[in-house]
Amino acid sequence: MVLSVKIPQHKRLYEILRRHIVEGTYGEGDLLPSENELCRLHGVTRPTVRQALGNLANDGYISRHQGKGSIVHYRLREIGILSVAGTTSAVGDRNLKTRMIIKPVIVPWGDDFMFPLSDLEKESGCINMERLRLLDDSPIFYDISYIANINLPRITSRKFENRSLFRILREYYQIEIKGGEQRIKAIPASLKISRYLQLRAGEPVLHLERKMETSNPGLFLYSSIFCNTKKYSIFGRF
Amino acid sequence: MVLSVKIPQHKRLYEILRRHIVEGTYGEGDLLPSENELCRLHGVTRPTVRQALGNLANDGYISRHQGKGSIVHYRLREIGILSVAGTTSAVGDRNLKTRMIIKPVIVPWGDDFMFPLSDLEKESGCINMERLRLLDDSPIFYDISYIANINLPRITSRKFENRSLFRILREYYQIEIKGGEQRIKAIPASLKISRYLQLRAGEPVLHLERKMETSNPGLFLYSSIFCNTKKYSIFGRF
DNA sequence: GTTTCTCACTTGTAAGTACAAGTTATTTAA
DNA sequence: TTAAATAACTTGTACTTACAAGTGAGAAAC
Repeated sequence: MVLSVKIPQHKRLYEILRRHIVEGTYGEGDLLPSENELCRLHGVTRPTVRQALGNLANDGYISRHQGKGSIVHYRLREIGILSVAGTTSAVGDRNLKTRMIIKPVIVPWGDDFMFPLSDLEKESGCINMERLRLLDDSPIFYDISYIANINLPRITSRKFENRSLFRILREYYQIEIKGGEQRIKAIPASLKISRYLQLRAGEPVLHLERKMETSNPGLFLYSSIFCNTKKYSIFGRF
Repeated sequence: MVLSVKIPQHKRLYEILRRHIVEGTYGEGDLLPSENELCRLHGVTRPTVRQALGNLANDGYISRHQGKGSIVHYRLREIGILSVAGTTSAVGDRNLKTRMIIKPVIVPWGDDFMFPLSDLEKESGCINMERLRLLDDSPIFYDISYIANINLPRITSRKFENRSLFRILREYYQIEIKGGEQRIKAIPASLKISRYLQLRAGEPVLHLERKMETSNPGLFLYSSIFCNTKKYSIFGRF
């Protein structure tokens, strides 16, 4: 089955420019080609170019200055799981490994889940998995994910080790993850978390509770992430 | 001196709708008037309306759904200093007090400042101030701010107690704070911080290091914020 | 009564046009 | 030589038009 997925021009251009930036074709501080040049180069009109540039600016890859141009601002120093959807795409070329701790299983939702759930979600049950993510062989994230079991056949038997959850949802179920909301706290590491993140119990860890929208209305991806920020900071824009 | 500041239409509409949302004219889950209706209501065209709605969606006030409409999503539960510029505007109607700990003074920049500085900034010296912010009488933020002393006459003698730093910069110096970048960590509270935030030393606190752009190119506002997240979470979108 | 289809309405994408406003380098005049 | 004016860029704002694509309600067919 071939799905001729139609990608909008501004998204295509966004991805091209974004790739050029993260791969270093344009370096930090460089001026991007002007909007009119980009129009000519890619055969689109200015509103389309401006939409792509607006999104790049929103995501922190460039900053735009009236009368001057668009300045490239990307740097790979920090981990950027705040601004971009998906941990993998956000850490640059770094060596990110994922270790499955609890393979996807169907469980009931907890009594006091971190976000309010719809009736449909409650009825459908919950797919749960826990993963440890290592950056340059240091354990950084402990990620507990939840998603309602709505139209996701055979998901518990898919192989997650290498591919990301996002890619599996996209490739097998045509579900795109959009943005979402999150709460952030600093908490003392529990015994369990401290062991996985190689910390002493009680040491500070960052705790993110995230709710992500998907292209499937009513289906959300939830994630409780514990983060060791001793070595790396979380990077974000606002 | 009257400055007839010209506000773009899409910003004006953004503010009108934003105010309606936070003040409850439109409630959680309500549908906003359609884009074409907003065009008629405010006498602008669809691109202008769409720009306002796009920014509202970016800031998490609404979510847009093709074929359906724009759904209001605002809730005041959490503290949202991630998504919005300025603490004050982000905490809703809550009782936010600010206590000045160190009044603005001109000091040299530290040797290893948290962000790289331009030569102009280094030469100009640094205006430093420290403030404690209380939410419903609980100390939540300890905020250490830095800004280069570039064209800011008499700033150390302004009264900051009530007015926010942002408002002083805007009203006296015509400087608007834009967005910026930040790093987030979980760290153990130092003795000083733990006392101000009413914690025990070593308890986890959230540490934000922020660099904010201003409408004045080359002038940045830096902020090191320690945050007690025992009671409140930081809220953000991505 | 149930299902299917159509239509009206929503937002998304994309072209085109025009002028305003800020920046920079060049040209011109003192 | 210096300083001001200008011209040639840049992005920002705004209107216009057209069609695509998703949603939901009511009409039509079964």
